[in-house]
Formats: sequence, C-alpha cells, structure tokens
Amino acid sequence: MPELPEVETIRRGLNKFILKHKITSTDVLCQKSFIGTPATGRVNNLRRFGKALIIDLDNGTSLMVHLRMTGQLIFDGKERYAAGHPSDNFTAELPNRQTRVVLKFDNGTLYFNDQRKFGFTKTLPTSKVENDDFIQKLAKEPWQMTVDEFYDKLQKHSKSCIKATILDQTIICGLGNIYADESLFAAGIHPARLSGSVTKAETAKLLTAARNVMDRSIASGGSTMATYVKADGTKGDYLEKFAQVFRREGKKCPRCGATIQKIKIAGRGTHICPHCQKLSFKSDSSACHSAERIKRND
DNA sequence: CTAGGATCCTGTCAGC
DNA sequence: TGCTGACAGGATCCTA
Repeated sequence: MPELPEVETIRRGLNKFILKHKITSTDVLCQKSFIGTPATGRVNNLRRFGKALIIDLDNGTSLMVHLRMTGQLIFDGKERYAAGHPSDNFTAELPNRQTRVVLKFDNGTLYFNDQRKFGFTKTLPTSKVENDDFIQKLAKEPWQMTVDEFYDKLQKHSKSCIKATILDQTIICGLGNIYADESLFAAGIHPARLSGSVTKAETAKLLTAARNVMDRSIASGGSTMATYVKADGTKGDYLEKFAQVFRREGKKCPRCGATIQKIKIAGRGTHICPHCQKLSFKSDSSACHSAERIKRND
C-alpha cells in the first residue's frame, strides 16, 4: 500500500511518539520480516528515502522499514498511532496473526504488521544507509526532478507504457499504483501510452501532477490517519478524500462525467477516464499488450 | 541494455 | 457450504 505520501505521513506521525525514546528489546515473530541483528538504542532521527523509512539510533545503527503492499506500523503507548495499509489491525488487539516484529520502547510498543510478508525491517550501520542497494538505486523524487530530466528518462524507456515507466522507482521515485493513476488522470495521459509518445509538454504536466497529487495527500494524510484510528472499527475514507479515479470504476469522472473504467496495464489494476485520457497514437494500443478492459459500466 | 511476466505471501471476495 | 480463481496502494528475478 504505502506510497511516498503514506510513508512521509508515518515519518511525521511517528516522530511525535518515538523521537528521543529508547528501543529496549526486539521480538522477531517472523524471520523473513527482519534482516540483521536486533539493536537497542535511542531514536535520533527519522528519515525517508522514497517509500523506505529510516530510524536512526544513537549507537550508529539504523533501522530500515519498507512496508511494500501490506505493511503497517502501529505504535501503542498512552495513545495509539497507526499507519500504513488500512485494516482492522489499526484498532485490533496486538500482537496478532499478522504481527511480524515487535519493538519495545521505553514509552510503548511499536508493531510491524504485514499480512503478505512482502515488507521488511532491517538493521544496518547508519553510515551505510545511503549505500544500501535499494536506497542507492532510487531515482529523484518528483520535486527534485526537472522536466528535461524526466523527459529524457521517458525517451530512454520509449517502448514501455507510461504507467509502467512511472511506477519504476529507479526512473522516478515515490509513485505507486494509486498516485500513478491519479497523476496520469490529472495530466490527461492514457496509462497505456508509450513513454516515447509522451510530448515534452505532457511530461511537464505529468511531473506537476505527480507533485500536486502527492503534496495534497501528504497535507491531508496526517488528519485522515488520525481520523482512521479514532474511528471505532469502521473503515476510514482515506481514498475518498482525494481519489479522482482510483477504485472509482463505474462512477462518474469528476471532470467530464464520463464513466470511469478499470483496465489492466503492466499487470496492475488501472483506473482511467476514457474521455479525458485517450490513446492518441496508433502504436500505443498495440504496444501495451497487457492493456485490457476489465469492467464495462456504460 | 530493455520490457514483460512470474513470483514472493496471506486474505478476501465473486461466482459456481 | 465449500471450492476455485482473481485480485491486492511493491519490487525483484528470470526470460527473450
């Protein structure tokens, strides 16, 4: 689940609870979910690289957390702070079946939950964080990237469809399935378009869209998380707040009123407004072979 | 080198 | 009710 805005929200939220507090012990409930040697120490700093969260300790060790699809971090102290993949775990009794790592703090407990076990936590020397294989391969985030740089990257991957290209964290960093769909919609670009067919002007629109969509999500992220946690078992309206197309198949496009469709592109569920996002080049439709209609609602 | 598909894993939901 | 297949807010590995 968590894409860049969610991880940034977690970083800011968790800051209030664990900064300057000490990890006293670690319980690893699932070996696959923890790499390295458990470490104790006081939290000096929380950083983020793309979708990875780094917790620096005062003993030269850092804890890296990647939530992948279904990871969650839930801090249980005087109050509870929960973020990541939305589920009942936010309010459930912990640890539970999906709890993989338990970090005991001097002021509470931090649970790493992960239904599908794709995510991980790991310890490494603070000095080696930026050399870490995953971190080191990450491209710039949309705010740091220029239109020219982005355009060059798209041209370099001209034969793959634009959605697959912008999901690649080594090309542009931070977007996941939600924000890729939302950004492409905002820029009026069909996700099956070949990256090479995207014009310079469209590239600029897409880059701006990615920044705006994620800015908006970060800005509202904290409050929606808080709302979610306080809700008594009911699902939060996390997506409803800002999603224009994501998981809105069958509903009306907020811009033109056409019916939003769900298709499959690059192996991922993909949401589009067929009127606002058109395949403008003939080669586009044949190129993204995996693009197919999933549901028809017109 | 690129691009696309399979894969890791657990859980839920639609359709029979 | 039970079974089956599709799918899921990510990234890597394998193949052509």
